Parts: sequence; structure tokens; C-alpha cells
Amino acid sequence: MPRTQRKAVQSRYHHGALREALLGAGRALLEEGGPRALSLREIARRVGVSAPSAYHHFASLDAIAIALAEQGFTELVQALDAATPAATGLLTPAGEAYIAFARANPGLYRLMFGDGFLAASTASAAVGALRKRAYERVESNLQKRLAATHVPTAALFLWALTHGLALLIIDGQLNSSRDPQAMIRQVFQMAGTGIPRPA
Amino acid sequence: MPRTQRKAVQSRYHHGALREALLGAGRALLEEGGPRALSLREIARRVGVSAPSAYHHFASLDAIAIALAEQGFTELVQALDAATPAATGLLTPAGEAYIAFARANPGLYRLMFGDGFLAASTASAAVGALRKRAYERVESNLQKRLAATHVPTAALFLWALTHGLALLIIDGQLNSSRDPQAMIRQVFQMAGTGIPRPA
DNA sequence: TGTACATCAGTGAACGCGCGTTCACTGATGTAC
DNA sequence: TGTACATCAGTGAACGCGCGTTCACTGATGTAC
Repeated sequence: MPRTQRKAVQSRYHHGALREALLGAGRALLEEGGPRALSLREIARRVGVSAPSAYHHFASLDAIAIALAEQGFTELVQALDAATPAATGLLTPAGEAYIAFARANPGLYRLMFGDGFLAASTASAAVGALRKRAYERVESNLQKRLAATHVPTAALFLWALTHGLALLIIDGQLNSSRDPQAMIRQVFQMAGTGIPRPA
Repeated sequence: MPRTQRKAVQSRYHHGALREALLGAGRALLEEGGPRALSLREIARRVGVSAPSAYHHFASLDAIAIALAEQGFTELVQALDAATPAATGLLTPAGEAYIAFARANPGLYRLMFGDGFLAASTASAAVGALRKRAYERVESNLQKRLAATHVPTAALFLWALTHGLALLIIDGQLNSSRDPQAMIRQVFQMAGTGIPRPA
């Protein structure tokens, strides 16, 4: 038992999974204070490690932001894939999954779209590729259902609607007296029918 | 002439319109580097004035951000009013005016919606009221055309679509090979018709 | 018309702070023999 | 199985920086008499 104990203490010097721990702390920071609050020193502090140790895993704070954005897009794509109903071809589930992701990770979602760290959304080819992949999920879904000429407009239309709705909700700008889940569903329904014509 | 000259030099000590000058520099900064680049010292530097002088006009940097957001919402509401065609009842012109504003002032637009300076979008009652006014422009326009039950959903639908589209464009995430103006118009048209049904 | 004075809008110097990053180091790990 | 050593992942101290803000001040303005 003293042996095990000593081993546990020793193993604290070499963290073992510092990279993951740093990213985890970064995400927590992101959710608590938004992209602006992301700080290398604070991340290290939270993990209980000296600041320079981060440089064994990331070249800079920007690199951390980029890694976080990558993580975010990867998870978003997964969530979209999981929600996409090959059978029905309905779009609403994917839209709701998208918004659920944004609501669960508002700070990360903002980072992914360039809030604060422009570098994270712009400079990284990996992030660009992942964002493209997310977008293609939407397009390929539409391709099954629509004439080819309509696809590009419909994809942009859907993406803008979903992105905007996600941000408005994250920002707390939804009329809070109403059930958000119901509002979201109604909005997506209206995407299918269009704004009702005046009789 | 020497008299005038002296006077001109003297008048440089008392700036005369420092508040406006500071806001102007703030906006320039916003457009160059985004909300993150907003800095009291840099603003003062650009105006050619010492940093503490700003405190005769604003209580803090946050107060400057708030004032800028207020300015932005005021201008946005004006742009919407100007574009709203009482006659036709068409929605597209207002949507296009909204997006034109965001494209012309991307940094300011981001600030208005909480990017970077949460205080500017959240803490100020004036900003909240202005944002509400902008939203009511949309709603009142719809009220003329729609059954009352549809208005709240349609308003949120339109706002989310427009907000999302504006941000995607600002972020440069539009497929750049296409004419943006045409894309915008098509997307707004689809808001009226809905996504085409599969034959 | 001229002068005294309160008021206001600027100034320079200084504060403490937290940041990202670099440096020379040391402790732990794993591999070759 | 034990030892030498290269490699890797951590450390503390220090760097320079720019920031927001406070302070005691001074120069300019406008008003009362």
C-alpha cells in the first residue's frame, strides 16, 4: 500500500494525459467566460500544472483554441450524423440536434464560429475542412429530396436559419416566456412551409 | 492670421468633440480587429489624446463598448425603417437592408450581439430596449400580413434566418464563387415559399 | 471693457495586474546491453 | 536482473508588454461683477 501510494504521487509529476486535461480545462473556461476568458495560464492553473508545461503539447494559446474548435466540429458532425434519419428524410431532427449541441456548448460553439479567436476559425485548415464536412451533411441530405438546382440555396437557407436560431438562443434572446423546444420545432416547420401567405 | 493660427493650436487642448472622436476611433478599431481589439488606450492613441482623458466622457472601457452597441442598434433600426415598404408589405427589402448593415459594419455588428464584450449586449438597459425595438419592427411588419397566431413563430423564424445569414456572410463562409447579392435574395424568397417539396 | 475666479477638459506619471512566452533546469521513464 | 543513458515531460524564475485605471496637476473657457 505505501508502494501504491508512492507510485500515485510519482505519477503526478508526469501527468500522463496532460493534453486532454488542458483541452478539458479550456472547454470549461470557454463555457464559464466565453472565448475571451480563454487563457493559457488559467488553463494550466486549473489542471494544477505550471504554465510552460503546456508548450510540450501546444505551440501557443492559438493552437489550443484551434484544437478546441476542431474538437467542437468533430462532435457536431457526429451529433448530426447520429440524428440524421436516413429513413424519413426529415430535416427537423438534424436541426434540433444542431441546436442542442450549441445549447450544450455555447462557449465552444461561439469559438467555432470565430468569436474572440479569429485564428481558431480561420487559420486552421483542419477546422475549415471540418466545417465543410458539417455543411456537406446538410447538402447531401437535401440532395436526396430536391432537384439539383434548389440544393445550394436550400442548404444556405437551412444553415443560416439554424445557425441564427442557435445563436439567438445561446444569447438568451428568445422570448423566455415560451417553451424553447416548442419554438424551435415550430420554426423548423416553417422552414418547410414558408411564411404563411396572407389568406 | 497668426491669431487664427494660435486659436487653432489652442483649441487642440480642449478637443471640443472628444466623445464623438473616441467613439469614431472605437468603431474603426472594431472594424479592423473585431471586438477583441477594442482598447481604451488604443482609442485614445488614435484620437491623439492621453488615455485618462477618456474618463471625462466614459466611466470605463465597458461604457465605451455599450455606447458603441447603442449607436449600432440605433443605426440598424433607422436602416430597417428606411427600407420597410409600407406599400408592398414585402419583407425582402428589410432583410436585405439588415444584411447590408451587418456587411458594412461587421465588427460593430458582432459587438452588438455579444461577441467579446458581453457587457455591451447584456448589461445595458438602453441596448436591450433598442434591440427590442429592432425586433418589433419585424413583428409589426408581420402583423399586417399574418394571422395573429402565426406572428411570433414567423418573427423568430425571420430574425434567426437573417441574423444567421448576416453572420455567415460576415464570417466569409459563403461559397464565394456565387454572387452574394443573388444568394441573399434567393434565400429570402425561400423564406416565403419554404423548402421545395420533393415533387 | 477688464479682471477674478469657478469650472471643465485635458495632461504625465504611476499603480498593479495578468498575460504569453523563453530559458536553463530537473525529475521520471523506458530502452540497450 | 541490474545498470547507464537518452529521451521526454515537467519545473521555477524571469522577460517584456499592454492593459485599465487613479492621482494630483495644469491649461483653457466662460461667467459675474
